[in-house]
Amino acid sequence: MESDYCPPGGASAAKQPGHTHTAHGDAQRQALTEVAFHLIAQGGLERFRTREVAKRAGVNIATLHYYFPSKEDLIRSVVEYLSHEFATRQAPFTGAADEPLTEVRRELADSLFQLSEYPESIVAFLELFMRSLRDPAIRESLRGMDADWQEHIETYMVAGVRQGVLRADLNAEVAAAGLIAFIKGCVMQKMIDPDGYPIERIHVEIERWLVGYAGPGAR
Amino acid sequence: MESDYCPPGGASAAKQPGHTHTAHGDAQRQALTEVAFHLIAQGGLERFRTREVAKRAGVNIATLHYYFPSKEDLIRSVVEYLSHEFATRQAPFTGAADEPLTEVRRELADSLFQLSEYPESIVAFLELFMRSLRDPAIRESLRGMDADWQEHIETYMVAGVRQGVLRADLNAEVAAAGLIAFIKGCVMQKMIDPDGYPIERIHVEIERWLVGYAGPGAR
Amino acid sequence: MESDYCPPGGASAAKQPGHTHTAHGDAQRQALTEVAFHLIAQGGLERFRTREVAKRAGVNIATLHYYFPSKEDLIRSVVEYLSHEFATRQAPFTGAADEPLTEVRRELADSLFQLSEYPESIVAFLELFMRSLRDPAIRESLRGMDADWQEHIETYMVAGVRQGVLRADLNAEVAAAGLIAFIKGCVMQKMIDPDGYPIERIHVEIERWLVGYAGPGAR
Amino acid sequence: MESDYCPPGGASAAKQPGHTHTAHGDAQRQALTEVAFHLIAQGGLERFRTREVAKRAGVNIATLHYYFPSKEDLIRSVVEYLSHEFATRQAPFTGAADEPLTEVRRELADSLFQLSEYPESIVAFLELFMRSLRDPAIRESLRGMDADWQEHIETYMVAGVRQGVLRADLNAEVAAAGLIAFIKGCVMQKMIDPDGYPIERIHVEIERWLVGYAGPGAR
DNA sequence: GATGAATGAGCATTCATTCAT
DNA sequence: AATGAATGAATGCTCATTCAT
Repeated sequence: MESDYCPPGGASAAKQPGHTHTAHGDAQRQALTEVAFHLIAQGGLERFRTREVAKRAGVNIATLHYYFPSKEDLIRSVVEYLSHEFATRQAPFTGAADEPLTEVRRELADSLFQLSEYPESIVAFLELFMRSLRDPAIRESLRGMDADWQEHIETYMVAGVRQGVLRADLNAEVAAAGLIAFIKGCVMQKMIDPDGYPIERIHVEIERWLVGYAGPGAR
Repeated sequence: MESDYCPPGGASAAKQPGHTHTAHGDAQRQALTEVAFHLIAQGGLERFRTREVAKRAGVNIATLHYYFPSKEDLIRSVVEYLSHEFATRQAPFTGAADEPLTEVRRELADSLFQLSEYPESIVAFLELFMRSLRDPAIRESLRGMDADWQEHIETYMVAGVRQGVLRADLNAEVAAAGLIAFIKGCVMQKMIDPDGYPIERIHVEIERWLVGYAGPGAR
Repeated sequence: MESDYCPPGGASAAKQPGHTHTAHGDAQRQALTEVAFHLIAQGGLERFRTREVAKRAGVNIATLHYYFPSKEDLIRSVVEYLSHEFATRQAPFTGAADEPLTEVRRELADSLFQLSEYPESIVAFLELFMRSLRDPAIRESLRGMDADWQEHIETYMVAGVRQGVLRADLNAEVAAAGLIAFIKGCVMQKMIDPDGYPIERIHVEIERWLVGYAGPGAR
Repeated sequence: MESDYCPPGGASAAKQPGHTHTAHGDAQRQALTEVAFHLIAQGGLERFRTREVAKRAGVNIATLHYYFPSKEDLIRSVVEYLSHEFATRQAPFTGAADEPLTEVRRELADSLFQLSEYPESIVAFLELFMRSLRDPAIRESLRGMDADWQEHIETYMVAGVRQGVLRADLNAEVAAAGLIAFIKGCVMQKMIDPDGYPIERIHVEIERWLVGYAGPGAR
């Protein structure tokens, strides 16, 4: 069910200095992180309790604190986990690969995919976003996630403009930043109003924005 | 400094049945609500404490509970307060009233105005948005706020299309929903990255989307 | 059984700013302080637990923290309490009032009296003495207690020298400081070895020191 | 820096039955004991943590418990260590060896020496003294230390009386017990008030007490 | 000998809420 | 209308100790 992501020995910030890490230890950390992720998604950071994490992971509260000395450390681990999940997960490809606008459509489809298949990740992300407003460390992590996303979008936008698929005067940086904002905004609106929000029709509008559209009969 | 908004005697959900409402009581409720609003904006719902509200309002904690029997009641009152603030507040008008696109530009300018002048309202709104994911009552309130906003946008979009200022094939409902999402997304991105996020350039893109734009040389 | 000491309304450091003090509140504070005093004397600061204080005082742990926001506050209150006890308590007078050396003898008798009748006060004092080595606030309180004691001794030493009861060349300040050290040292030695330590015979030596003594047959 | 004291294989209470003692094991025990000593002196028994001892000694907490099965065992080892330190350490001799009163003066000078050069030993001793009030095993150790000290003093006091250097009617046992109390009391007073306490002038008084002194013009 | 992992019991402190006055 | 007092139920975190490897 859960991701089999296990941070490599040397890079994870979750590692405690002085600890020699064993496979078992990494597995425990991972299990605790995933339980924490679910609890944050379900009840928000407001109701997030280390005791509940320990309980659901089947370990003593002291064991949790053995791996994550403080609640903050555990939350940071969830940020890392989420960051990896978002970077890794991708909607199964459905469109034609050579079709113009493929990448943009994949992007939009991906947001719908995440929303329907991994709503917990979205909610947890938003919880951490709120916390990032007061916690510089988390803010940096989230900015890093956005920067990666932005870069990825820019790359295919530049290509799209060059191929004539996207509007010729499109500035890749601005457009990518706008697309991210648009997607995030849509996702949020869909969350409070899952039934009424016309997200697919808005996605069509996003394409029009990027392709350039002068209305029916134009040109 | 604070809004002089005072909910009318018969409509406020903060009112407790059986209480005889006096001017003094309403003032107390209002003062407590405003203090609560600031505390939610500053520390988030996670660190929001009724004792701190009472302390800053200069009343006993028991007095707070006299007016707001539970913490939830107080939070609901903040939702109402915010709802009124957003409905009332408007950026001072700077553009020409008869200029095409005036309304859309006012909308975008207004989001920047709120962001710079009333960041607390934005943060508090986002806090309550997160809570709305788990609290149906708050969800309804926020949906109501969005519905009002949506309706307002739709109105001037219909007019804009009729006047030929906006793209002829624009569906007002979808475009309004998209505009709200776009604005909310931009505001959030600006919040985590106040220095780097090119919000003004993105606003230009929003106009292009709504007006219809085929790139330089088109038409 | 317990002292009926109740700190006057305006002077006690145990008072919390913002609290209007009632007779009931003062009584609670006093009761908690006395329970704390006994527990410190019995188990030392090392085993001193606020929960145990609350339990023995018959109140909820939260009630204890209502009166003493932190453990430190409670300990400080015990310091004050002890300070008052030592200043107030006095051995019942047994010697002749007009006899020379009366005051010194009363002093020594008093130390024996405290040791036998109020051993808890002595132990608690020593516990706080140890803490004073790391806590400047407590250090100041204990210094104040010593200063009062020193002043009291100096007064009657000056008189004793003037009356020819004490050695003519006795410096009251130095002698008083020495007497305090001597008494404290004796008390401590008596505590670890209650049966073997010849405290009364040593008290005789203290008198000889202060009176001046050249050995049998001298002068 | 540290003492090279290493308790002989058969006598140490720190030794656990069933352990084969090796040079390495003794070194480990010694290192842990010294770290423990410093920590007790610095933070008191109240803040004394076995984990901190292990950490500073560079070993795992389980390793510490291999050598000292319980915290009490480690503390007892510190008592032994201190006992050895006090018995061994001596102020460098400065006075004339044949001068009368040499020994008493050496005693007093030694207390000042320990106070200025080894304040940690004094503080740790006092911490253990407090514990001895509740721990019979430690009480016995400390009594043993006092008994050795007492015996040493008695020896030279008897000689001093015989030589006419000390007061003829001085009872060596009582005087030695008094001297120890006086020295301990002075040291404690000097500790809470290092600047103000006139310890050297009091030492002069101690000599007068022991020598016998009827004031200027006497004899 | 040594250590990573694990834990039971506890600890000071917090917090929304209640109630007599 | 207002408040001082009180509390049950946590809450994050600690610590000496144990044990399999």
